[in-house]
Amino acid sequence: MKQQAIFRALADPSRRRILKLLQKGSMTAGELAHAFDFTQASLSHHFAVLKAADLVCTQRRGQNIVYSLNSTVFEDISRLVMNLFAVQEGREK
Amino acid sequence: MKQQAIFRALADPSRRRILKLLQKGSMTAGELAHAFDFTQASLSHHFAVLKAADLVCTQRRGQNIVYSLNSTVFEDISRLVMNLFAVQEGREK
DNA sequence: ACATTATTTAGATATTTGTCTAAATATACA
DNA sequence: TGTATATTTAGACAAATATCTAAATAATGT
Repeated sequence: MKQQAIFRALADPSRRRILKLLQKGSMTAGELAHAFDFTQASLSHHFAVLKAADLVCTQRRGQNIVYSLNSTVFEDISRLVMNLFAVQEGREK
Repeated sequence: MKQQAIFRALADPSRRRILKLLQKGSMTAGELAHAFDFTQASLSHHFAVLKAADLVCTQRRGQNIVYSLNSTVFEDISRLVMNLFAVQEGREK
């Protein structure tokens, strides 16, 4: 689990918005792009950052690439945040 | 609650390390600075970012400024992360 | 094989961010 | 009041990041 990649990815508002869009279900790169004013290229960059953090998974379907939330990292992130703030009852086990 | 400030603050590894140090208890700016190779000025900058996100609180004690974790935001952050990943059972209530 | 559509990659540029040094502010104490 | 200590602020600079345009890759259909 790449802690730094995760926090970096979450730091950008557009990327967080991408994640929220994906909550409603998978979307192709093109569909996602419609929700933003950026060029598709810029969006693609954000996808790459999200992928580097394992926050999304991709899957090709014909000419499209379908993005979906990787909710398995959710636990990891929760733990990360916990560990940042849990005021030292941590360390158990 | 300043969502963007919070995520931005957490994105830097030095700042996350500061938070972890503060888990063990309050520390003065100077004490914190010892744990890093940066100049005190640089650290001070990080403090400012953490404060802007309400992640730490400060309190002057004589010539020192004492930093401590503001664990009340912890809930906020948990919720933020939840909302990013909770796959749409959200919206209840 | 060629043209079309969907997406990513490369390279350029502007903005933001992290760090530094030097100067400013604030408290303590003689 | 003056000096020492602790911390922050200001300004400069380099590195990282977000965005763009143009070119490259990949699949589809003719």
